Amino acid sequence: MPELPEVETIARGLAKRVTGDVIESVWLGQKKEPLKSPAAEIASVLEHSRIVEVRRMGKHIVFDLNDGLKVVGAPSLARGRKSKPRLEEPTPSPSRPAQWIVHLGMTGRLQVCDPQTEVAKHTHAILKLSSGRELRFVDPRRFGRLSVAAAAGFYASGVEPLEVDLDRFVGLFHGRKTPIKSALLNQKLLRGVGNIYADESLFRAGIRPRRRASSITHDQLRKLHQSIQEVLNEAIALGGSSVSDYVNAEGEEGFFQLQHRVYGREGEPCLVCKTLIKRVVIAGRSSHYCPKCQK
DNA sequence: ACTATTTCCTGGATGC
DNA sequence: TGCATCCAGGAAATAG
Repeated sequence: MPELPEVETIARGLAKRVTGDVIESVWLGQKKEPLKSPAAEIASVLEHSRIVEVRRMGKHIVFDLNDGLKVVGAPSLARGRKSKPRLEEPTPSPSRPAQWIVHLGMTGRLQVCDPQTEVAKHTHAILKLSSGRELRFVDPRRFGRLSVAAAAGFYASGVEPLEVDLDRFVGLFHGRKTPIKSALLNQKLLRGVGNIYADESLFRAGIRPRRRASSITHDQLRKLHQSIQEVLNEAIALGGSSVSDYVNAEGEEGFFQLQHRVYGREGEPCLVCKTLIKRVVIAGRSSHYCPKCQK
């Protein structure tokens, strides 16, 4: 299941492979679920556009596009900035700014391949690139979503967990009676944290998932703020967690699942105190925690 | 304005 | 072996 670290890994991989490429033509499948915008609109925005940047916003992958017919030296420009951490720099006035936004849902994959490669079952979109390759969107469970945004740009609610400062982080939970686990999964508050990283962060912060968000002390929230950033950064460094079928843009697995301390470890001993890890369901999501280490 | 619950999907696991 | 049933989960929709 791609959450922030997996999506970040995928976006970085895609950026390396398709930045500067022009989308020559687009094929969209008949299934309507994966399409958030009308098919004709998606196709018309994508066709003849140049991919000038690929980046992550929350769990979304954003392809920044401009007019592919104009030669703007986009590839070298984009490549030059790649090594530096991405700051909020204004894009250099693209001639026809637009964006392609992809949410992978549970089982969505973006593959870059030769046209000869056999089209996988559940392929919903194929973009022909000027480099001769294809960018394909495959999603068996169809929880993923494709959409486009025009000049105004794609807007995602919520704050980036890796950028939010402590004060604003603490403010997110003020007065909320919902369990802290649910609050962490709420993308309108914090964008990008999913089930695995919520459980792992709560374990490191020593907070039980059912605790009401408003009842958590400032000191514990400070710990949680730090735990979330730690967990996400460690996971990104290891290329994400490969549970079920996640692979990055190069088809490689991540390794953070080997570092999971509670997620998927129901009935196994806590790595700190040997107490057996419990699993409960909160808001329909399985939640794993150590009854002794987390209060 | 919040919060809780249901719904959408298919493949893999489980049970008989 | 085959068939039915259950479960996983992000986020939108619906209900309270």
